[in-house]
Amino acid sequence: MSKAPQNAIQPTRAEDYPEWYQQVVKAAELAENSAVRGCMVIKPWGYGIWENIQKELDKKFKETGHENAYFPLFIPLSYLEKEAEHVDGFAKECAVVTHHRLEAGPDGGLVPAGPLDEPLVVRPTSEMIIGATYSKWVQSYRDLPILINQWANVVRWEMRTRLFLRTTEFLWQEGHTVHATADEAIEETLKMLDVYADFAQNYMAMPVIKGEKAPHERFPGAIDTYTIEAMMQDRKALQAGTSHFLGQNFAKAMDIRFQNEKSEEVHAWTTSWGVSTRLIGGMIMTHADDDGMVIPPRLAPKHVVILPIYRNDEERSKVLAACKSLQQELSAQIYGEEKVRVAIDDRDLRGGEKMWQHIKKGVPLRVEIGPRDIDQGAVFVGQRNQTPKEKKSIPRAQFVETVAAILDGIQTDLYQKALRYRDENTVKINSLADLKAYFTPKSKNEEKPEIHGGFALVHWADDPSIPDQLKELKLTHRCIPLDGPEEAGTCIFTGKPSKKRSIIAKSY
RNA sequence: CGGGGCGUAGCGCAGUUGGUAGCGCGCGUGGUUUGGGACCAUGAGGUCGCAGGUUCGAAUCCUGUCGCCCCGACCA
Repeated sequence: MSKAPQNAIQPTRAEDYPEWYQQVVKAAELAENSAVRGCMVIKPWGYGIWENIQKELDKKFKETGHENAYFPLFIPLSYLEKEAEHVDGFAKECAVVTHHRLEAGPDGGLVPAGPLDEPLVVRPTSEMIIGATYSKWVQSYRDLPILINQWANVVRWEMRTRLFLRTTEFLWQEGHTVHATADEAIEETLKMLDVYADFAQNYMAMPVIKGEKAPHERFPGAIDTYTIEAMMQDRKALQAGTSHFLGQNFAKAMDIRFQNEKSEEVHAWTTSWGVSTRLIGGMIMTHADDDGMVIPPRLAPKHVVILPIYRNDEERSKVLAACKSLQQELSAQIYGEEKVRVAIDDRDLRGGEKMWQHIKKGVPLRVEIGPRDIDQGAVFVGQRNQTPKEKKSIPRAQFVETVAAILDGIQTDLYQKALRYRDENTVKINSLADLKAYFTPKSKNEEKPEIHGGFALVHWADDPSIPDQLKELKLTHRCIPLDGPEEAGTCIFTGKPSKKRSIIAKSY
């Protein structure tokens, strides 16, 4: 009857993971490439997810005492020169504005004119421009702390890009705080890491490991960089968020000084922390399946889509009326402090096609209502965390009453599945030989060896020789888990003593 | 910046002994259908990336050029 394949996305994850990812983004209408290389157009459905991410995170930022503000897109070139490590880290990937006008060229086209005295850098991150501003705001310890976040876009001229995971321009939030003491700044750094971890786990249903980055992996200019690391379905690690203790490096570079209680003039201590639209990439690679996107209910732009089923105008008006009243009742329900978000899809398309579209987009609940259901006082419900055929009839009143619980069940199920997957693919490894074996593809699937390995917990001591050894295996040191148990051992690379196991993995 | 590949309809592609374009999907219309990604019919849609050259004649051969994709280098 149908010549459509069994699953909606081709190729499947097992066949070609990177291509599967691209196809999910496309099929779910999350984003697409634009005319500008490396820059994406975020489509309404994808942006809806981002808006929910913003809404929930913003709430948490406010609850932890932060305010939003906005700083300029352009940074004077000279600002970037002020922190040596920062320059090294970002200079290679900065877009630079050198002109402020266009004029007709000799061949008819437009050519840049009006060169700027000082070129402007399009922000790759805002430490410098915000630091320069803070230096004017801070004079006394009474001015501290400053706890500000901004929602913005930044530009980093990466060589290779992938939708959501690494784009030339991306959307993010960046928190920038100033404190009177190191302890206070460190506390802030870790507090925001906790906020991210909590958000990842409870909203994105994505288990993460909080950890500390090794010295050579730190944010340029940071004293300590903390990360949340998540495992994707190809068992690679994704750095999903970072929080940096910047010490006094940026305060010194940008001259953020104040007089303390003892009337001494001292430099302040700063932090910065951010998450980006990369989170959506992480969400896809954590939950999506061979039928497309799966959105955790807490962040879904729509929790429920109602699909009216009818054959003629008479049935249509009856069914639509039933759909609308159901929509109203569902919308009055509360799920996760928000009203349940319900859409009716009455587009003039075939029922099957509509259903598959919503499966591919990852809507948590699909409700079909036809004359038969109305007669029975029931609704026909499909859940995105189950197979497309696993649909069941539920008494209408019961569905309305339990919709929040059902959504919560999906949310929990997604988290549990992801957690199980990560745990199943995390192993303790005690020798370099075992590490190599673990990350060397077995004979099967050698052509496309994307899915193998996982998180390796190894003893590791920071040493300049290690990154090169890892590079041969295409591995990276991800982090030293904060919550990991103390355990004496020896580094599998250098034989030096180690107090804790680190995570080694392939990464995005 | 190195190595490889590709630019032909909205998308995916075919089209090599050179003879000025075709298929699938999608889209419009009409009809038959309808609890599952329909079927029949009928339409619309292309200066074959761009610029030169060879030729009576170029999507096809040659040169140049632009763009994109993949692998590497790079990636807070």
